[in-house]
Amino acid sequence: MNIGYACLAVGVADTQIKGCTIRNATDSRIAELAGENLSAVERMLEYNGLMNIRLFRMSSDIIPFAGNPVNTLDWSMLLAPQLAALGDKAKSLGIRLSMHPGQYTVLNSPRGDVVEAAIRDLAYHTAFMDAMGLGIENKIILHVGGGYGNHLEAMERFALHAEYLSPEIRNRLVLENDERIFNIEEVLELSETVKLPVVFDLLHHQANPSAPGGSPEIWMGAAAKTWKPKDGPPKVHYSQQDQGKKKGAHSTTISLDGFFDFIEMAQSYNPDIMLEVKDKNLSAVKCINALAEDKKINRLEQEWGRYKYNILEHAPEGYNRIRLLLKQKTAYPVRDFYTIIDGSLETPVTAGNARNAAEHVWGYFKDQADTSEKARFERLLSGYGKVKNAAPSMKAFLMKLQDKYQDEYLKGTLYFYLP
DNA sequence: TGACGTCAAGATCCG
DNA sequence: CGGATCTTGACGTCA
Repeated sequence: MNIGYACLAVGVADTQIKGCTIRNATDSRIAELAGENLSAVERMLEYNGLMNIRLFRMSSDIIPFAGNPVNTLDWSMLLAPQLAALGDKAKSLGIRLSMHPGQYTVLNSPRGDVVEAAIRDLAYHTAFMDAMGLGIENKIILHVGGGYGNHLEAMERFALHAEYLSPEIRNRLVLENDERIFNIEEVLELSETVKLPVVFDLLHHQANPSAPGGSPEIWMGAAAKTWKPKDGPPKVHYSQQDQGKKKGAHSTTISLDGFFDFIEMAQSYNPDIMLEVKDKNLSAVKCINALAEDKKINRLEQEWGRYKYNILEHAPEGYNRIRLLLKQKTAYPVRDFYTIIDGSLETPVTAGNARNAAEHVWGYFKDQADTSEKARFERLLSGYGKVKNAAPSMKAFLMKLQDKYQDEYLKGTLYFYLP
């Protein structure tokens, strides 16, 4: 049961996927960006390997405007060595990869131009994974598309258009229930016709349920059965509702209470679990630690090193509670640990706490900083409670100092990355 | 015609 | 000039 996250790694240096607008999308600019993006993905894979994250969804934007006619670059040829090396890295680290074209790739459209664009887009995703040399258990997840006022016809059109896809594309393709149009029951029905596996997305199911009679367990089991041995272990998407936002909006982080309930339900199918959550890799690490078989406090101590200055900034009392919690070296209080972390991060930052945390972090640099840096720090410090963006400005400044001085104890801290 | 989702790019403003 | 803040982009469907 691998647990993974999608597209971007929070708090991992130099992993941003860069793009450009269509009017700047010359082949040379695209080649430049694609090369940088492949390096960014490489760093994400290395991070995943270090953190024991064995499931990862790659961004669709690694090759800018791939599948769009403005991109005439022969990227798979040009970048072949880099792509192959990236695939080898994923394999050697045991990371299962996937890709997920967005809501604008619509294979079942009645419009010919839209279908052609969708096929080009799927061909890009397939060519990308093929160039990496990935086996077909590394999947491309796709929604069914539009409803057009008649779901049955829309599903038939999907099946018809799926016939036009190359075997290479079909081998990787997986269907997913969506939060507005096609529910899990319909997707499973379509899966029988088109012979494609199905990802069950629990939050989508809750937002867009099928007719009464099935439970999430039953649908998850039915979806799991659509996966053949060549497809690898079944995959599910798990996310939690952001309580403050509209239905279907992903939460900031995964709460372990809900996650444990989900695991109880899912474990008999032994699926790979893709988390869809705003804090991305951070929740993946949390969930992996929650299920870890070697329950060593060291896992939590490492996490503490990453979060401590954020906690100090949000809730100094949480800081003290965790220090007490981690004193018991033989225990593994993973649930309490993350409950305090999550609760503290939800606590609004006060000017005084932000100032205090900034002074702690400054402590790592104050002996090396030059006079202008010292002056800058003092000026930013005096802004707390007066200037509107005092806290983010200070963080940006301290992050630059970290770039320059590379303090060992601050390496990997989330202080610079979380608000 | 705007909302939807997504988040960096690009544009503009400010000191 | 650098930094902060606002707006746009790119896609297709649906209300």
